[in-house]
Amino acid sequence: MAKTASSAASNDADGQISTQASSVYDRLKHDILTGQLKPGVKLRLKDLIEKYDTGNSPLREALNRLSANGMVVREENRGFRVPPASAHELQELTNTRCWLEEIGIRESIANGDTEWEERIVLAFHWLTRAARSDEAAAKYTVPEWEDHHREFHLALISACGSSILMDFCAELHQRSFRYRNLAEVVEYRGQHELEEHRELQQAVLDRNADLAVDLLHKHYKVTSEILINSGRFE
Amino acid sequence: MAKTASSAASNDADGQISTQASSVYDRLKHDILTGQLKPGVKLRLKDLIEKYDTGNSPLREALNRLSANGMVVREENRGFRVPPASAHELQELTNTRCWLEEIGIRESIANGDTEWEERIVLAFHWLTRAARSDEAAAKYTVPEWEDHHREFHLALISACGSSILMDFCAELHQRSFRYRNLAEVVEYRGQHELEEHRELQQAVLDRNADLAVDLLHKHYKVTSEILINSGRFE
DNA sequence: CGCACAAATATATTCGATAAAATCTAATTA
DNA sequence: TAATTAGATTTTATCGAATATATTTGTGCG
Repeated sequence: MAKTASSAASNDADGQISTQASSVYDRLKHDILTGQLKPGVKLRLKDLIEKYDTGNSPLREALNRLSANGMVVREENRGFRVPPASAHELQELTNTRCWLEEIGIRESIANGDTEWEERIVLAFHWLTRAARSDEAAAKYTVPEWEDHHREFHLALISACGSSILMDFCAELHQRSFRYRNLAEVVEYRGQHELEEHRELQQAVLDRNADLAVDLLHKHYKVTSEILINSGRFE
Repeated sequence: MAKTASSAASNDADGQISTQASSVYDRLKHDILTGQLKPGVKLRLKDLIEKYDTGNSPLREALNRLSANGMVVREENRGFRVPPASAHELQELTNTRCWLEEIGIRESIANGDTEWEERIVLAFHWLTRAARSDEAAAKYTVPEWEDHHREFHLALISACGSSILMDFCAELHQRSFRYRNLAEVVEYRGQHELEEHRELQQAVLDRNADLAVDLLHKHYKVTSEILINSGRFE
């Protein structure tokens, strides 16, 4: 039954027929990053098999992929758990993000062509759209906001010449995203935050590297402060 | 038979009883990074099961872990293959390494304590040992050389305050290591290379950040040049 | 001959059951 | 009482077989 249901060949983004392992991977990842699965929680295979309506093998393959990227913790012969969260890790995450994206922005400003500029303009447009679709707290209700947010920040560094660096930044973004969700602070600075992004966009398009980097660092550190002050993780 | 053989509970570094999946993971990783499994090669499950004397499930778990870190390529419903290699990727790898380790070194020089200095001194000592154990081409015959080499470079940045950054650097080191092996150039600059490391160590211990970064960049870019000139990857 | 299409084959993925390991429970002893 | 240990139970890791998907081969037709 479960089998036939799943064999309704759900297609992935590229139109390819996706495997069950990938489907479970996506859903598990979502639930962890979104904070529905709390830090430290034991991921019992039996429970997950039921929850995600899948089999042993695809589930384990998904968990193994996630563990290689630090999105779940694996202990030999003891299964898997949701990674712990700590203020200290959030600090590290924030610092590392600042370092890496600073490089990405400086390199992009030095090398970026007009296509790069267009990518930024477009990404910002979509970000505006998502924010405007509802009032202040839109980003917490509109799940696309997060996608557009990520895309915007990636667009800024997309002319740095290293897809490896971009992958790292994307990973850091995801892990930071989890902390934002865990803190559960509804930071009511919706319009203000949009303004921050607008300034950042402007500085980058003006090729003012020092200003752009300064704005970016502030953007990240302020957010990080707010989250840590929520006191929700040690 | 195979079962009982493997159930001779091979212990891992921490003395923990390691799983079969982890054992296969290690061996596959080794064979890929070491260049025994050539770029682009299809990894047929049946063959690997025989080659590594294991079962379907542990093998697939190992492959899934490796795919999440870019050490194998996974295609939905088409299995796995060894990632392609290109001069372009090596360039990216080298640039990204320079960027990230520059941060690591500058931060470490700014914040490092005496324990950090001791780690560097020790790591360099071991590197010297490994190099000296045999003449020029030692590092190609003594497999530990590579471990010491990696440990030395990680020691330099080990006071940067971000284990995340260190993990990224370690990953980049591994992927570069693969290119060194694929090029199959026996760069006969054994003693010379040791000298480069000595200078680097000195600059770092002297807390001369600019010099250290300059030496590091040269160290990586020279190596990269040699590899690309081997013309062994497009 | 070249192409479309349908078996036939090979390969990858998933399932259900078993083996191995960890964890819990309760009885035993110092 | 605290620490140990043997047995029972739960949970994880692995196996062997079945299913789904891709690839190849072969056949007929224009």
